[in-house]
Amino acid sequence: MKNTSIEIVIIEDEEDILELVEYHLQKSGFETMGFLSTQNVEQFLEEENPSLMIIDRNLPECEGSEFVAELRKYGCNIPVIFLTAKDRDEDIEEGFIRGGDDYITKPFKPKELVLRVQALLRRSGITSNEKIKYRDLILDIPNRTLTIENNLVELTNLEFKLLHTFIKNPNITLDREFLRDEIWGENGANFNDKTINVTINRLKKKIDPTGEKEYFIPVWGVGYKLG
Amino acid sequence: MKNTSIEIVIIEDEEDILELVEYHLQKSGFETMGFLSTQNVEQFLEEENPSLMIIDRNLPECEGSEFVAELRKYGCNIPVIFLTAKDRDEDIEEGFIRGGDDYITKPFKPKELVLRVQALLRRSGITSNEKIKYRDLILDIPNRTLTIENNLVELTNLEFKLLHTFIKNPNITLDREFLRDEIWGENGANFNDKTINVTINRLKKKIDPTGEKEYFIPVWGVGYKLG
DNA sequence: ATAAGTTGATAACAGATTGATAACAAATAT
DNA sequence: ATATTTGTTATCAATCTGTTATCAACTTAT
Repeated sequence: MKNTSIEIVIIEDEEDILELVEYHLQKSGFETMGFLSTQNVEQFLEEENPSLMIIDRNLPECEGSEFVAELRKYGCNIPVIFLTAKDRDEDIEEGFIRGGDDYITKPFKPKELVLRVQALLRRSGITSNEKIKYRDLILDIPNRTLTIENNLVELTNLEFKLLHTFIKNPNITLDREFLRDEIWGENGANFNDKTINVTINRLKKKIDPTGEKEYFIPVWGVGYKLG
Repeated sequence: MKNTSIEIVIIEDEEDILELVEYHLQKSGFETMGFLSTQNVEQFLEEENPSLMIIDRNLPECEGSEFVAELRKYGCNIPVIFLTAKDRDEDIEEGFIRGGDDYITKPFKPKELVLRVQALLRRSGITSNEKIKYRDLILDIPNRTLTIENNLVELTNLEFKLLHTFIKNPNITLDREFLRDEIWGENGANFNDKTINVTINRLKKKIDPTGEKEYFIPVWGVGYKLG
């Protein structure tokens, strides 16, 4: 399953509204992640690096704009849209001062919400979050990191390139010649084919030390494929 | 708070409103340039490169959103806020679709307008009146100063540019080529890649002498990223 | 079924590459 | 003229990556 789409976090304690927002965003091609409170959101932000946040202000335990201010204090720069019933002038001002990018008051028009999301993403220079997922692997291309079940796994440059190539081509057997050209390029003239085995092996050990997940399936006499 | 050098174009055919908008923006430190129609605006954009545009839709001879769509077609990427009485759902949608970044309906609250202008400028990377934070670093762009835990840290011009570039691109590994282009520019033709190491190192030592905070994480064979 | 041959897995090693750091020199600004 | 900034070079240290050797697994021919 390939995914290069844009992910949006929504924090809203009223379930129907949360569902409504998620429905419209998904319909427009966004991936969404809903939360009923700010709990666990910070962890999620770190792990997933979503592209945008929509947040209510009247949340249980935590006031939405204070939460955003806190995030900003720690350098989190995610685009934020407040979606809230708090519509007094002072409320709106506070929302922007605390780091919001846009402020929509309830009741809201779903179509306008989507357009404002798109406008904000455009202006933030976000076209796609460039994350590729495969089974429980999450490859963050610009960040050059691999996350497996919320654990960061360190990869070398070569290993990253190799894994990227495989995840870009799932369910396809990549033969040794292809891998040599793709990963090692031209200078692989006098190139020991065992090098591929060794490199795959090192990668295997890093992302699946126990060997139980069988990510790389050897295809005899040909190459490997991702399983 | 000074916003010298940030210039905002306002296109509005009702003179009182134009004056009102200009008054509030100037009070917040912006330079303004008002137009009663779209006439001569294009020429002004080319010559002055203003940072933001506020535009009415019901203008004599020309519909504001069509004007913006036209600008966009020719590659003009200036942040645009519509300020208009056209408040039907379809009007608002049209405003965003034609390239607007924000949409404010009349009657409007001047304070909110200013805040929306500031938010949009911030998000557009026009930060000269802003501070950028990352972890415990506070970068004051107009003053070109760095504060760490309330201590002023002296940076050279080059170091400031480098740190700014990294903070503008969090969660992204910046490769050596990008850094060379971005920081050193074109004249880096015969350019020793070790220069990057050395410069990063000097910066590291200034902002984290003990090396315990690990701001700059080397990515082997690629570049660095902010940690 | 089995043995021979081929291919892949794994570990250890060594060379190569890359980054860190310090010292120096050139350039620039004050 | 002096101080500061910036680029270069040299040395050292860390890490990567290709090679080799050995063992294990698979294929095929008999």
